[in-house]
Amino acid sequence: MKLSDGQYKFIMSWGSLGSQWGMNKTLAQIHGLFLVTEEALSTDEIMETLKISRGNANMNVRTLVDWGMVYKELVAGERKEFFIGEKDMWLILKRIMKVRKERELDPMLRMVKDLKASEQNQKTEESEQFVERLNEIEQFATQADKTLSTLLSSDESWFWSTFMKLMK
Amino acid sequence: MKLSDGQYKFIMSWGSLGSQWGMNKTLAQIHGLFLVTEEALSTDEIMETLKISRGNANMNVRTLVDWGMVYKELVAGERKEFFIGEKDMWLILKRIMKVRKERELDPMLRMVKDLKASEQNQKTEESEQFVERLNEIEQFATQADKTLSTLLSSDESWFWSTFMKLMK
DNA sequence: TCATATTTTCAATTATTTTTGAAAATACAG
DNA sequence: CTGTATTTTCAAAAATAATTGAAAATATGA
Repeated sequence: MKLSDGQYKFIMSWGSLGSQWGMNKTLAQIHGLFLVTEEALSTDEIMETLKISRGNANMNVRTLVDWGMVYKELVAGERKEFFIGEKDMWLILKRIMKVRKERELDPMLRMVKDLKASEQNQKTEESEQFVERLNEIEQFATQADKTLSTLLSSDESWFWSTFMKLMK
Repeated sequence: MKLSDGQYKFIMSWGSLGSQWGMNKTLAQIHGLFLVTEEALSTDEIMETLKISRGNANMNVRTLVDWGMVYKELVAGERKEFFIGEKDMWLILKRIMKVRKERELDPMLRMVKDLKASEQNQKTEESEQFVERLNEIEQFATQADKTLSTLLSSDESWFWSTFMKLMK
């Protein structure tokens, strides 16, 4: 895969931004590469283009496939696997938000619920105050969860226009 | 600061969740501590309660103050500084989103704009296709930026109720 | 089936981030 | 101003996370 200077710069920047978003650098670089590449790429091309090891390329491409941001693509007459990147930014955003919700919000909600359950019994004043705080957090997280779920199943134009109305 | 088992468990969980959200563990633990504590705390109390060093406590409390999730509080007759945690979850969410927008979205938008500017000159076919991709990304990020800005300046009950109504 | 191409795994290495703790800087009371 | 309490800084150490590369596993064509 031959890249122009601009493309190369884009991928490197996407990579360092990625670190700010809880992805590792290579994951974000590979994603950047797929964003600016029209054709399907093999693991070897990824390794070569980004100068990374086979293990690294394999693991991170697999993660991107798991997240639904890159797809496996069959290339006739080729034994190797090829991959092609999702280009629709709305879909990419939704996939990222899904992953984040699963690892940031869902476990938090589970934790608060569990803790509340085991705290409910105790009837000391301190405990009641604590349960009160847990309730507020739970209620809030539940509301956020619902909102995110809606967002994750919504389509782009609907979402933006809803927000436009909200803004007025 | 004496904590109940439940509170302690909450703080430890909040800490390990925090790692999943791009905060360091201590930052999230301190925040958890402030969430479940009504009274103002000094750096010494934080150090002692969480068993962390002075430097660590100081740096992370300062970060929380910068983010607007914890406030400095003056205690009469005390020379040390005391801090008290913001309890309003909506405000906390907005503050977190502001930080994230600043480090995740804003630099991305800046990068894409810069790159587009330096790419505009070249008129090869490849370059045009690349600029086309940059345009899509820019347009999307700009929309996301506007939406987030609206959210960051909106009021809680209004936000949830309007959003829920719209989603029916 | 066998030989080989391809992918996956994972222990060891390397890089990055966080934490410590003591020294330096600052703030304050007398 | 002086001495002490308090906060801040930051180099070194510790902890955590990412990456490599080669061996193992798997898939494929003949």
